[in-house]
Amino acid sequence: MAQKVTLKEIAQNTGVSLGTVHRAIYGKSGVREDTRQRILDEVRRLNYQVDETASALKRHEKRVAVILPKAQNEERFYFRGLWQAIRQAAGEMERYKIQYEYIESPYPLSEIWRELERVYDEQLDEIDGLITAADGEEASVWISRFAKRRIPIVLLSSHYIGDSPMVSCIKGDHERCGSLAAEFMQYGLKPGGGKVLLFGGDERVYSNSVYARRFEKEMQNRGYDLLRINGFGWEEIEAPCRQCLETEHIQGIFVANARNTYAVCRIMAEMRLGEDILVVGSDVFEELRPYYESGLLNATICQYQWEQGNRAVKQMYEYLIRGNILQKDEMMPPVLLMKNNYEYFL
Amino acid sequence: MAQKVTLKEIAQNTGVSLGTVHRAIYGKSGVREDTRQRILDEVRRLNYQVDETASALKRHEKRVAVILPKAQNEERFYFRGLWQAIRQAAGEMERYKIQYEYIESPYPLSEIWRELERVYDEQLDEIDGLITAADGEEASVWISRFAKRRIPIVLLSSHYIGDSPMVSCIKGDHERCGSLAAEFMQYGLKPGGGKVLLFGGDERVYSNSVYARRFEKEMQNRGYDLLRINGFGWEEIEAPCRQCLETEHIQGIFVANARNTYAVCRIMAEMRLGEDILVVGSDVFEELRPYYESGLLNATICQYQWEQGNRAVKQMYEYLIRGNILQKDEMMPPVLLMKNNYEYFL
DNA sequence: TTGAAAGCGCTAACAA
DNA sequence: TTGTTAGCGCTTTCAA
Repeated sequence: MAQKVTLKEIAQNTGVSLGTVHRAIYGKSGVREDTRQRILDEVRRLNYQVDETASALKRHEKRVAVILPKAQNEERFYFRGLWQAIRQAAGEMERYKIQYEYIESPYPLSEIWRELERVYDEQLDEIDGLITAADGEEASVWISRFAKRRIPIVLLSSHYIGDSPMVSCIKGDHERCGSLAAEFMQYGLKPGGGKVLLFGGDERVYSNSVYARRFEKEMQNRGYDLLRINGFGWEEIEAPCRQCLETEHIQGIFVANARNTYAVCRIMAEMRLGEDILVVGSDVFEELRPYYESGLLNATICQYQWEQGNRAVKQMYEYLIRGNILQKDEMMPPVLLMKNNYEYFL
Repeated sequence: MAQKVTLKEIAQNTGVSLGTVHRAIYGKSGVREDTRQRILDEVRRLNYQVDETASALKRHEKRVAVILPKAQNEERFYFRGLWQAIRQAAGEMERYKIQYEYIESPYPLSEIWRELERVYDEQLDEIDGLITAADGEEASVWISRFAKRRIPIVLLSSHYIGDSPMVSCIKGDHERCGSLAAEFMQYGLKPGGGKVLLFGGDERVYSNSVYARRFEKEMQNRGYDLLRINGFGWEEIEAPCRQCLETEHIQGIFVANARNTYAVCRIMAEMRLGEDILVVGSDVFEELRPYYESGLLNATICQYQWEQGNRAVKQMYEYLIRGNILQKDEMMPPVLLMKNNYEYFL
């Protein structure tokens, strides 16, 4: 293997000191433009790569804040997985002198901007990066505020209104998720064999609305008779769900988010239904286990949160340490889980 | 955050030098037993963790050989993905002074032991670790030989006959894969609506036989009428496949390996079949794209090779650098891909 | 069996 | 604007 190129070598070849090479590479001030060019040319010529282990050894620590809703109440299904994934991935970053601070906010996703506001006011100069989620205008405003202060931000499954090079977004492919659900359901349904019930979730939640709309469209194209119940969480959907199941002839159910999936499963279990209704939900979490096992729940569509956490942490690393610009809109692969493989994804 | 515990601190607390602490921690010779104990006690008391970045800086390079069949001919479908995954994951390891050497063998998997033999004879003392695949007795013998020489080995989707603490195996969960295929197919089939055709692959290939057998059993339990064609690759299955499709009433097809999946798709396309036959294959690769797109191929079961490569490289790192014993038999999650998400896994 | 010392390649502080 | 220097925490070698 070719001998490794070091800073020292670049310095010798260009006739300057280590310090100057370092400043040139990292775009720091205090290097004359022509010197910088000469150095960067040599860097390219020899294909010099910073040795990250050596670099980590001496540099100052960077701090990244993770702000997400605490996994509690009905938000626990979705955010528990995300928190786990991020904690796991971020643990590996300590060795590169990146410290993660986990802020489990008491606010739900729709009000997470309050937590952003607090952190902005109280700890802005303690952080070098931010990983969070947002849905809606208020959150977007705060995100942009951080971005203006040159804090790099990685957003998870968010709908960010704005366009800053400091903001990157890792999102589920909601369109594909909706199509995938429809693609799967067609195998288990008979055209004309009963109606299909769609739980669309909260219309104001961007991911929900895109996801549900896409499913709806695909099913209509295939000629199915659709019924739709909106609402977000047990309280809102229990009554209409029961009523619908009692009065209508339903052959299939699709649920577009985690909390409703759990709610619908519970309701159906109480009503002793499920035998001959095809049920497809969203996400995967411990509480769904009994419904998978009993066969009540046939499949769920997931966004692979594990990988989401990984990628967020990786992106942050790339920016903070290697100075790589954040990528826009990375899409996560949608996955369909059934009884025989859901356990692997818990 | 708590201040980091360093070697120096341990050395001071125990009244020995840095070198002695180092020797004690890594179990090297040249430390009296009671000194070692005193040091290790202190290490545990302070929960000292080696700083991997500092450690990588000075130590000698380790070399790992990857021996797998070259992605060519009919083996290209399966091994292309594996090679990519490993190369990608291994690339990250350079920073820890682990050099990977890629040996793309001209031998097929069934004869890969010849390549193992060659490396054993020619480069045994140049390597500190081995990542490879094996199926059958001869390969197992060579693996054991490496293991006896204290070379750590990570096996991919292999069937290793033997039991050495130096050997670890990352495998697909063939049983689950078979069940998953059956679980999915039941949605698209009608009991009594025609026979189900199973391409079992090569009975002598362990993964094939387990996978196919499990599928067979599950389908029989569900009361389907099964037909089975064995054979491995285009040459062996073309004739029986054509004949069967011409003479039998087939409502579903399941193919238990990558190369046969491609072959069956080609045959069906040539025969202009596929509209009303449910086809489930195995693995995912570029060549399947047209069949997914046209709808001929309904789904494939995959073992997530990307993650396999990652884990193999990670295990090797853990052993070589941190001295962690290799884990036995790590299982990969089986995934079912359809038209709407296969592209993410290419 | 143990200690001492020389760096690995880089960053950050300070001096010029 | 540039050079010099002192380490970061560890591994390795050599000397005792």
